[in-house]
Amino acid sequence: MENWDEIRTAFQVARLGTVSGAAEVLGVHHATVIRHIDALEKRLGSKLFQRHARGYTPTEAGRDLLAVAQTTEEQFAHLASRIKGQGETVSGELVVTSIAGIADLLTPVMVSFQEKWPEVRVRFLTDMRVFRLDYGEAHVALRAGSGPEEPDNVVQPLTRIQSALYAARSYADRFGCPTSEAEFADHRFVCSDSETTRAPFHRWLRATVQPDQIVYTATEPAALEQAVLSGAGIGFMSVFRAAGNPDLIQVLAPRSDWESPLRIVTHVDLHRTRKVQAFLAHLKEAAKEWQFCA
Amino acid sequence: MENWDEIRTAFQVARLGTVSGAAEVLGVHHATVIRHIDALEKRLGSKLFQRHARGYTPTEAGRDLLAVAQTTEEQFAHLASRIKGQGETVSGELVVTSIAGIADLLTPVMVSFQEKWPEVRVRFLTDMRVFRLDYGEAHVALRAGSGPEEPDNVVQPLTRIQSALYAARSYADRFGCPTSEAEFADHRFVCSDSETTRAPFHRWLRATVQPDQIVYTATEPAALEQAVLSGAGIGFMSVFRAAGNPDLIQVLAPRSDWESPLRIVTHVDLHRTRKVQAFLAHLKEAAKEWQFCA
DNA sequence: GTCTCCTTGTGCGCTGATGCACAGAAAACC
DNA sequence: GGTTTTCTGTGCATCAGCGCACAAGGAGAC
Repeated sequence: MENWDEIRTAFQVARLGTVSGAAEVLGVHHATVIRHIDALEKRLGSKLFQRHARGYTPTEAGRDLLAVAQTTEEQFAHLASRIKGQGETVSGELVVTSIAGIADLLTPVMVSFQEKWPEVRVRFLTDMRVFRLDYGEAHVALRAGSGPEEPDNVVQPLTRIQSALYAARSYADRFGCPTSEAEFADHRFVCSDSETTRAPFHRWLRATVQPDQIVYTATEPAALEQAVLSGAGIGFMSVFRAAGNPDLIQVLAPRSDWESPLRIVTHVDLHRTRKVQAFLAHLKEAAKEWQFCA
Repeated sequence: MENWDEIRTAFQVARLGTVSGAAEVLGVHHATVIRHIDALEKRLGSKLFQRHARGYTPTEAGRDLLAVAQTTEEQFAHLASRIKGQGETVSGELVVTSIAGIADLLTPVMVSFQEKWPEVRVRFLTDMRVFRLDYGEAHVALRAGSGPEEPDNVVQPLTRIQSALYAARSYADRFGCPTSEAEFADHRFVCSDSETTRAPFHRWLRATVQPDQIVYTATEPAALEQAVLSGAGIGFMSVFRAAGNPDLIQVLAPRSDWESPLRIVTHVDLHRTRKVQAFLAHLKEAAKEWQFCA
């Protein structure tokens, strides 16, 4: 049963009873309709219509086709209206991906977005690997730092994550707490494991203190935070995560050259849909309220 | 949502994930697949796929299309197998039409046919008007006499209906009963109303007796029979209907030139189907058992 | 790192489907 | 009964869609 267009032609003939009428509805010449019917009947090896001077009367097989194609046409019409409408409505899945570190910043935003648009099902993906927007894995990605620019992606700056140098209260009790860079000499530090980390504050730290002062490294940002909180050493944390934690002492205040840009990345095809636009607007609005971000 | 073939193409792309795979399954060039997708997306005004180096990943709209077209393909496959098979099976409707006069001859045949093939639903149509086989109104028609031969109809002689001249016992009681043509002079007769009747026995009667001897005419054969049975006059009846009726006296025995041929007429397209062939065989077999038919 | 394979994408020549015109026939209408 | 209308059906010219060839690019193997 290949060639669905011939089924559609036969459907109109069965529905209207004449080749001419079907041709008019289909917007083709009646000769084309006759050829479609002939081809379809030949392939099926069975007559679909009784031909006579007043038109084509469907046989039992033709009536069967009529019933099947009738529902097919309705299904396709519904499908078309759904697809045409879905770019305009805020509904269906919204897949957002980001680094795990800003999950607690984003989650309230997405929850309130879902409450605002109850038709939307939010999927929030935080994974080690970078989700690829051009594979359709996510609608919106939130990425820190300045990653590679892919041609089909539209990138917008959202905010800048402020970071500062913190020490746990347990660390200060044991080793004291420096009040400026000048007092760093005898202190121990926590830093990203990678020598070539993109984070500007980690590069600053490696350039500022002696290598043997870095007593604890990890690849995972969450592990670094845990190390600082556990008193392993002085280390960087984003201000919004450290704020409100009574166990942390801010050793150095945030500096603009430690800030890391947070960018919104969307695929160009999805960017123009109302759903994505609505989320972006909602996200930007929420970001204005964020404390400790520049 | 015109052009169902493009939907079918998009369906295969969504199912397989690549243009190349879909092209192979569809038996077309991959350029054709790309063109179909492009045209469909342009018409819908919405992307169905995310294009990337590894193939096409369906968007939400594409997944919607996949689900709809999946069931469509299954429906069409079932339809095709039904249509292809129905010419080979003895099932569905069997529409038989005949003159009302032989209904009691045919009904047992059709009942036993339905019992033999329980899948068949028999529709037996007896109506004043002649059903047109080329309009698909019936599968099999049983017609008496030699009607016009239509080109697309295949005609087979089934049997010959014997007719004889009968008088009701009530008539014989009042007017006596002739034993030969020579005694017809003072008798009254019942005949078809039409001067140009095709029935050979009615033509013979009009040629044999005086016009004023024909005291009762009717157009409907059943009405003529009722007239004879009521004693209005002597008239023709088919032997199989008169036989076994104790109120009827056979005035003249059946003659071969009064016989009326009973023909099976089928449309050429339907004639070759197994269902019609099965019924024809069944009918011919039953006709062998018919008494009072030549 | 390089190499190879697989994929999409596009311009060009061509074939097959389409539209056109006309014929023929049957039904409907006057 | 004659006329008109409407429908099917077919040969022919045209054109759109198709296949082909080639290019480009990315993913994965080695």
